[in-house]
Amino acid sequence: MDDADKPDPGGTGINSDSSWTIGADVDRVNYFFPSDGESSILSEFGWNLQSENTERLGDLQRIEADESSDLAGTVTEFPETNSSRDFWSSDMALLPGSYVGEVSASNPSVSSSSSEDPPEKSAGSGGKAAEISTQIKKKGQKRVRQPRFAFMTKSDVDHLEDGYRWRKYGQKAVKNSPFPRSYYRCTNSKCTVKKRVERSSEDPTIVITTYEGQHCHHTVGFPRGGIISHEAAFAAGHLTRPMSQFYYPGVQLPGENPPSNTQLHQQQLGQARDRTSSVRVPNSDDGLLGDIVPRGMRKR
DNA sequence: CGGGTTTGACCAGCGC
DNA sequence: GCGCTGGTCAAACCCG
Repeated sequence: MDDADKPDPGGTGINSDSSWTIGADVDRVNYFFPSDGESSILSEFGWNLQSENTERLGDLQRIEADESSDLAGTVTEFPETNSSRDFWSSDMALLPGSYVGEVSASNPSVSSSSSEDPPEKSAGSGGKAAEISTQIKKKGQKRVRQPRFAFMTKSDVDHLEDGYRWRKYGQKAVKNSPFPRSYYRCTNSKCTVKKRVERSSEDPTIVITTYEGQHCHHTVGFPRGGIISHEAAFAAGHLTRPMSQFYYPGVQLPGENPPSNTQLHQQQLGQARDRTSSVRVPNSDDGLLGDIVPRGMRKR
C-alpha cells in the first residue's frame, strides 16, 4: 500500500516510470521568499535568509500586492501565468512562494473543515482562491483556511512524491494556461491536507505545488526505494522542522554572486543525486524525512 | 472488489 | 446584477 504502487496517482504519467526520484527530475532547486513574507515565513521557521534576490523578491511582492490588494498575511498565490514569468523564468526552479499565516478561527459551520471533518463537504460551497482573501475580508466569518505552502519545482512529473498518499478529487482548466490544475487530497481520512498541482504555462517544466493544511499522520513510506522530493516532503509535512536545517542549493548568501547559480545547482545536485536525493540534507542521518517528520511520526 | 481517476456539473466569491 | 473563475462534488469508469 505504499506509494510505490502508484507512483503517480494523479500525475500525467510523464516519466512516471523511471524518474520518480525527484533527484533525477529536478534540475535545479531554488528557494526564495518575499522580503515581507520573510517576516512571516522565514522568521517563523527560524530562517534568516538575507537574500540578494532583491529584484525577484520585489517581483514577488508586487505579485503579492496584485494578487491580493487587501491581503495581509494571506496566501500569496502563485501568479497564474504572465506576471509570474518575470521571476520564475529565471534559473529558479523551486521556490516556496506562498504561505498563509495561521489558521484563523471563523465560522463554526465551516471551521470544521479545517480540523478533522472532510472540509470539502462544507467547502462544497466551493473553496476557491478568492476565499483566501475573503476569509480575511469578511472578518473571519468565512471558512478557516489552512496554512499553505507553495513551491515551484522543475520536474517532468506533475505529482511529486512526498511520502504521502494523495487522491485526486478534481481537475480544472486554468485560465490562460494550457495545463490543467489538479486537486489532491490526502487519502488519510483524518487528514485534511490538500494540494494543488499545476504546471506553469510559461515553463511547462515547472510544476507548481501548493500544499494546504497539515498532516496529522506519518508518511506512508518511501516510494520505490525511498526517494522523495525533499521540498515536497517538507511542504507536505508542513514545515514540521525549522528550514534552517536544510540545505538549499538555490539559496544564495548575501554577497554571493548568482552567475553560476545554475552551475552550482548542477554541481550540488550532481552530488545530491549520488546520494539519491535532489537536495543534500545535512544531519539527515535518518533519511530525508529525518528533517521533516518527527521521529515519533516516522514509520522507519 | 476496493481504491483511485476522470469529468461534467454545481456552487460561491469576485470583479466589472 | 451578471458573468467569470476557482474549488469541490459525485457518478461513472478504470485498474490491479
